Amino acid sequence: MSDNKKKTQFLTEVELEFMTRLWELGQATVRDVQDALAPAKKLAYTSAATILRILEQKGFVTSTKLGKTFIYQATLSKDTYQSRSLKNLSEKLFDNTPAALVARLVDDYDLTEETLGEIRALIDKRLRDDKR
Amino acid sequence: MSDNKKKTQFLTEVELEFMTRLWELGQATVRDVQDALAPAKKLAYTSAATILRILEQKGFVTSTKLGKTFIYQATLSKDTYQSRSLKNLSEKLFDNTPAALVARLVDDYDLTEETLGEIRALIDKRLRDDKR
DNA sequence: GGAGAATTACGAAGGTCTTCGTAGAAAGGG
DNA sequence: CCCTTTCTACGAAGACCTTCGTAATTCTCC
Repeated sequence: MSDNKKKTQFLTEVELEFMTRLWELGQATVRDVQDALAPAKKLAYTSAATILRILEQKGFVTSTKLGKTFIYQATLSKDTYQSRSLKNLSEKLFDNTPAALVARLVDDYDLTEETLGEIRALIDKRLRDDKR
Repeated sequence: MSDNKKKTQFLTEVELEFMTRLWELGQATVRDVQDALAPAKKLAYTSAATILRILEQKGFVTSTKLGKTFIYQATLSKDTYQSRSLKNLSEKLFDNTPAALVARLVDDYDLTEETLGEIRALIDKRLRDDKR
């Protein structure tokens, strides 16, 4: 009688859009989230409510009732989901070799010297910290 | 009368598995690909054939007939797909800020000093090249 | 040339995703 | 108290995904 749900690790397209809004808003009602959707991604109010209900079923958000209205909040943090996604991409597409991932990134993007400098500073900091 | 197909930019789970095999094999028959699948991902022969047919419909591979057998080859390169995926991840989850993506990466992974060094070398090379 | 093996073509079944409408409950102001 | 507005719950429709079986085709080689 165990909970045999194999949890979905990842968000679908629309779910990600909603989580992004929730991450920005912190707490939000269905109405808040619907209003915050980019014009190109507007959905009917009931669609928005459905997505949030599904997100709650899947454990990505929780809700508390205030009056007759639910207030939603993300349980999955953006940082955590960034990590999870990067890890997945690295595994599935870069032979689990983060350096290869960065290589592709710096090759593809027309990164400004400034951005490159930032990245370099990150690496240096990490190298210094590790030394300790 | 234009070709109104809105092409799917991205591979599904199973499609990615198959493309990965094709990228490794170069050219391959249904049988080859099926044999190359990881044990945990084995599929019936006809399932493998179906996936390859779908990949061809979607334009990710081409086939040529040799005798009675199709030989498949990727048209989408792994490099291209890596770029596309990274770009998508950066847009959707890192506010289009590649430096933030790298920051998360170096924070999450227990990168060895060696790996960090490799990455740093990549950045330095790019910085030097850009200077020219 | 016909039996047997391998291959391709197709469709069905079951699952998930996305979107929305309808129905009913809750709230609150006149 | 009841009308209107706002909200939740639910189910349906259509799309796509995944997997496979069956049927038809092709090849081989005795």
